Amino acid sequence: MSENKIKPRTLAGFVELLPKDQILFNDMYDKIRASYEKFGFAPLDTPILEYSEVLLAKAGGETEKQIYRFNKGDTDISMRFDLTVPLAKYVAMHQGELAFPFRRYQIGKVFRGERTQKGRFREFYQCDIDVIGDETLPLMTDAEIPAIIYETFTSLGFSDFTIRINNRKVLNGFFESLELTEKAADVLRVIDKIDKIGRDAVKEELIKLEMEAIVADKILEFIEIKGATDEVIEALTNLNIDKGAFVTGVNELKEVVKGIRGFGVPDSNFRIDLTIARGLDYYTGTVYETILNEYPSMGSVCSGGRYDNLAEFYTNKKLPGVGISIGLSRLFYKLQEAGIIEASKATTADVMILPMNEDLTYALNTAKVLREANINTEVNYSKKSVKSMMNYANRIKVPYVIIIGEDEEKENKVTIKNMTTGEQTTTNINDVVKMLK
RNA sequence: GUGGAUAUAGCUCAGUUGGUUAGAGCGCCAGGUUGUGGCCCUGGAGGUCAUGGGUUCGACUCCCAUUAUUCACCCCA
Repeated sequence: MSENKIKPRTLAGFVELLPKDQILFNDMYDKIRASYEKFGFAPLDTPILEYSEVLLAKAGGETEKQIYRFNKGDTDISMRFDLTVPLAKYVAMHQGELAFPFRRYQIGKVFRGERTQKGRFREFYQCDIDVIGDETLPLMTDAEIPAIIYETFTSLGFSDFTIRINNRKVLNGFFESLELTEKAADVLRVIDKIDKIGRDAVKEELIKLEMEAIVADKILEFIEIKGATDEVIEALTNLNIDKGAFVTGVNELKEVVKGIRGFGVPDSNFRIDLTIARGLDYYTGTVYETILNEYPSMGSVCSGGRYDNLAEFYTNKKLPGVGISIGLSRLFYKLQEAGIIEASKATTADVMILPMNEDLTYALNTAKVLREANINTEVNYSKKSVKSMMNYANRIKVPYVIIIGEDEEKENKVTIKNMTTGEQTTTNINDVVKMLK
């Protein structure tokens, strides 16, 4: 090691992957994107950097502390910490040019300068979809979202997952009936943690919010209403809470459930769960969390909800919306950690051609034919020994190699070898194309 | 922001009450095999033991500081 070299290193909480893992990651990315497009969402890409005053319009507390912010010349700049705020700005800016409801998806990196942790990064991918209405947005949109989640996680290869649904109005109406409206935000945050810290700890924390133990018990009793979807709705109805928000919320829940079924999501993949609160304060109606049933400790892998007014800090126009976000970086990390997904190859090539002759014409032509048939092809023109070229092919786990030497060229054939089974055969290029298709 | 833990080869880690030349496995390179990778065998390269200071005849080992990393809490994806 030379003394003057700078040690190469990467900032904590910032991720870079080896090719084999990046391929795996991109595969998930592609599936999520394809699922979003299947429902007709339009792509959006917004800048990573924004004016601080724009990004921080409604921020405060945690967000403000965690944001990456700096000055370049006289410009006060911040890095986006989610994709929702940039969406709000975008919609407010382009409202005259957009057709509503505006359905967009956005997959991109966001940045938060907080302490790193297992599966928690400072730079990470979020995969968002949102539907934004002009003044109003049909409740059916709330029902479509679970259908998209269902499609997405199914295409990622999962079947045993549950989309948990709740409604903020139900919770708020209930809190109203207990005269807890002022503490609603804190109470929500506490009950949201029940999966993690358990019932007793939740009760303890509720009491810390200065309420009677009996009130805490009522809250616990309420959020623990369990059962089949229709039973929960019935139980809620039977509570006869006459607060307007509560009644509206229950009716919304009923409608949304009907819609979800209409979209073809099986009852086994969604359920009403009154413990789902979501810490974020901007949700006003339906809220969602999705968990993989075999890996509950992973927590929610996809969360979101309905909000009344997306861009209230930028425009007077009322823009209600509903959306979700998949934390792709975290999901990828946790799936890998749990051994659910595993990298297999470090190349996108389906085939590597190993030419042995000095003249590469025949090999290059072969590659051209393969590529025209949409077969990803790499030509190894290193002029090294077959052994060394094979070694390289093996390292990056190319599924097939094609060996071209004098014999093959003379007979206008190629030798193709399956690198997994070791089988090889000499045949003409058309057969190879058929074989690899 | 709060509270723990750790730092030795590219990676994962050993390293005895402090003792002279710091090891292993994996990976890498070369050869055994000049038209064939994976398995096996042989050999090789690769370490200012995070940095600075202190204690000591002597420090990878003990002490202090710094830096970095990491885990949990807060909050969140």
